[in-house]
Amino acid sequence: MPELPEVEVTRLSLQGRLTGARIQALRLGKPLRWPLGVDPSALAQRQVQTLARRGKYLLLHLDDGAVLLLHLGMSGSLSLVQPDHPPGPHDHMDLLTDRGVLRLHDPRRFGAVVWAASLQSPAAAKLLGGLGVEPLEDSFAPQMFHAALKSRRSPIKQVLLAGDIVVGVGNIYASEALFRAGIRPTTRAHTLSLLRVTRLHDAVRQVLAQAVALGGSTLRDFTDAHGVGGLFQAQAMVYDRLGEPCRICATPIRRMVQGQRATYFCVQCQKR
DNA sequence: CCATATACCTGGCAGC
DNA sequence: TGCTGCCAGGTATATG
Repeated sequence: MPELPEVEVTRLSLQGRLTGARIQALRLGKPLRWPLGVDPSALAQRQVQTLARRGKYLLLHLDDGAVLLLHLGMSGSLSLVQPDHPPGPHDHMDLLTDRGVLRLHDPRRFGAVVWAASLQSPAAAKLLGGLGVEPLEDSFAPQMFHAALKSRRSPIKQVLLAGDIVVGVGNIYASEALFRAGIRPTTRAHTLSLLRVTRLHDAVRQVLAQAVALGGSTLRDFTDAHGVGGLFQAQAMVYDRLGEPCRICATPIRRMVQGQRATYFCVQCQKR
């Protein structure tokens, strides 16, 4: 489900309620991707100072300098629920606070809830250390993007997904950005000219910003913390549109597999 | 260092 | 209806 836009929409929907909230308890259900890394009682009485995002991670900064890192994996979503609302079989974390309960719903359990003593601690560095730059910040620039792509011989789609140059672009928005830039997903990253990389840079920023503005993509069940779904999927040019006419040239959209993931593209609009 | 495959886990859906 | 196989928004890890 969640790429950068969905995580950011979730963050925005939570920050008013969670900022300043006092944690009462943390309750975990079935195992997620990694263990919490600390006794849950260590979180009791801590206050949430800020709610930040790094790539697809949500970061709850606590008043003792510790950080609670949340990742939604493929099927995770967060919601605010009443304290008397019992968890279902796929609800694997409840963060009880004086401002309500933050609940993680994650059927596939690829998500994670990890405690780190600080952002510089080994636990945090292990998860965040290898991440690329934030696509919507100024640190993401055409020149550096082009330079970074020079050392990569893989197809550009897979380099975007890898997240070690620029974060936040997942399977939906990779196809969408490449369409908008007019670049064939199979093109080897290092062969792209500065001009074409600049177009891709702009396309990545625009598609992610548009998706955030539309509340993300709701393909099956994504909603923000208040249960509101996203609208981006209705604007998708290629993703999940196999056989449907290209919105620009009417050529049927094609699907292929790259690195075990589906890629959608238009052979006419993305010639190379 | 880089590139690719694999593993994790569950539910929904198409096809028989 | 029930079974089987395939597909799904991510990413650390192993292997070459």
